[in-house]
Amino acid sequence: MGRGRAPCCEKVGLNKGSWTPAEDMRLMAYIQKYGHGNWRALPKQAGLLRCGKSCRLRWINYLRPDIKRGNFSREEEDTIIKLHSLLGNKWSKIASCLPGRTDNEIKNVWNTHLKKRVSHKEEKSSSSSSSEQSNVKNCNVKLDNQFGESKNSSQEKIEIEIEFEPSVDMSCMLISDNDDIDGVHSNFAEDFDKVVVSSSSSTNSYSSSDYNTNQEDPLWRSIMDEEYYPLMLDDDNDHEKNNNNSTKTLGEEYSKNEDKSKEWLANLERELDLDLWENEGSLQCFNDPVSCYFQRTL
DNA sequence: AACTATTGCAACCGCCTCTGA
DNA sequence: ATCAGAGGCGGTTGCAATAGT
Repeated sequence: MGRGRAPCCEKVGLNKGSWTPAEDMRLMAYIQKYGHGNWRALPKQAGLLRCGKSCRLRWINYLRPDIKRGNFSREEEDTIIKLHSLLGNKWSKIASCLPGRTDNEIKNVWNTHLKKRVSHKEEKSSSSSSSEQSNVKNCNVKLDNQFGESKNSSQEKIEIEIEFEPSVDMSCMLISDNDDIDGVHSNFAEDFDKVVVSSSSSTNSYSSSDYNTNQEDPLWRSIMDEEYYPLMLDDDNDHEKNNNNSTKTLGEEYSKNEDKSKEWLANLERELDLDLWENEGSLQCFNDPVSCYFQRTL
């Protein structure tokens, strides 16, 4: 007895399993009004019989206003596949590149659909001598979490070494001193601290700050203008140019959408037949949605 | 129609990391 | 430097929906 880690909270008497619409409403209304400074204290303050972690998860994965619902687009799936090949099972990192999608959702999509698709594709490419060959001969991604002064440091060093076919007189090394790749940039090199490009005639090393000043260098341009980067991850060559939205981080999207959250909440209410807003519709009700809602349902 | 197998996804669990005292 | 509390993350589970027999 007494072995193992203590539970995150006292679970006796707490609800488990699926959330009811009433619980959702209570959580949303509370966060709408007070925010979520302390998840552990939140359920008690909001009058929810749930553990703080459960509330956090419910909010992040389902109730947050900026959640994008519906099936993943082909572009999103491709992005996940590419990022997964780069980062592995770093679902939160992948999610940070897909505004409105959660790590849990991405993990589920990967496990149920994309993993199979990728393995099929790999089988296909290894069994057939396809004529559609990438110019990339080899690509090694190295994640080194020993990097940094402290073992507690969250920093990881990421090195991507790209070896091209002999017909392409070039090799490339991308080095990032931390793993905070925080968006799908239109130019991926912004994420890396150092880029070393070699050809038979020269070897040049650039820092990310060189980007604007070295765009005239043809080798630099070859790498930086996404001429080769997509190839190393995907042979399909069906890369549509990312639109401006793709450069936004989740945080930016969130703050942008914050203003829409009230409208969204009202829509959800209607969806759940809890049409508080339409029936009550008053400012008073909006200011104290929790008590208003529960008064109405009592 | 009834049963079984498979799939998809929300939610949970427990470990890891961060942060502040 | 150490410790504890809280949040974050990734793996796993459980269950409802759907497909197949």
